[in-house]
Order: sequence, then C-alpha cells, then structure tokens
Amino acid sequence: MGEKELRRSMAVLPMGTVMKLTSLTARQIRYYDDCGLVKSKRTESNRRLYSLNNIDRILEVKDYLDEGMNIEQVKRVYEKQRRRLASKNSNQRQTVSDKRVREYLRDDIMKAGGFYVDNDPQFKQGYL
DNA sequence: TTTCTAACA
DNA sequence: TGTTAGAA
Repeated sequence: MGEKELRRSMAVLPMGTVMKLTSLTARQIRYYDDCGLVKSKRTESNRRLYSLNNIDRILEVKDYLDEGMNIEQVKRVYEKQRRRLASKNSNQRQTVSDKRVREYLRDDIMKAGGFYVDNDPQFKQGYL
C-alpha cells in the first residue's frame, strides 16, 4: 500500500465534515454506516471518524440509491466486489480490468434500475 | 458545541 | 428519511 492510499484510508474526519463533503444528512450517513456499507472508525468517546475512501464510498452508495437500488441491492454490489477480490488473491490469477468489473456490476445495476427483463434474450447470456 | 442512540403528535 | 429528546 502506497503512502497515498494510506492517507486516503486514514479515518480522521468527524461527522460534521462528512456532512459538508457529501451534502448528506447525519441521519443518512449513520444509516449507511449502520448497514455496514461504510467502515468508519470510532474515537474513544464513541464518535465516528471517516477516511477519504469512506467519503467516496458514501457518495457511491448515494448514487446507487438515487438510481433506484435499495440497501440490500447495494450490499450485494459490494459483496460481489469482496468475493471477486477474495478469489483474486487466493489463486493469483490474471488481474481483472476495470472494464470487466463494470460489466459484472452492470448486471446488478440493470436489475436494480428495472431495466432488466428476465425473459429478454438480450440479457440471457454474458455477464455471470 | 458536536455527535450519539433510540424512538415516533 | 426527518426530527427530536436526553446523554456524553
């Protein structure tokens, strides 16, 4: 992990800052947090602390939700991310390109957005 | 003052 | 999701 990523992963931002940076309410931020969609840290006095990567994740979740996905569907998107990274590390196979990742995610996004039709042959094959 | 949890005239 | 009460 480079020094740059290390900084982006440092949880040092308090709730108020995250609210300003994301334009979301504390309620929404805590909700994503409680759902496990964001890994915030806590201070000794139980206050949440977020990193820049957390901010990106929060914004990402916001976008998915705006696109019509519900919390459960958003969770699945990241579960798949996790599984793919898990298998990637276990059996050192070829690196997965961003393009490929987006293809996998598109399937979930299509379904979530209601653009996916089970009996539509156009979606029968390909992604998974 | 800021943030937290829990709960709902 | 908003909002509020009461505590830290």
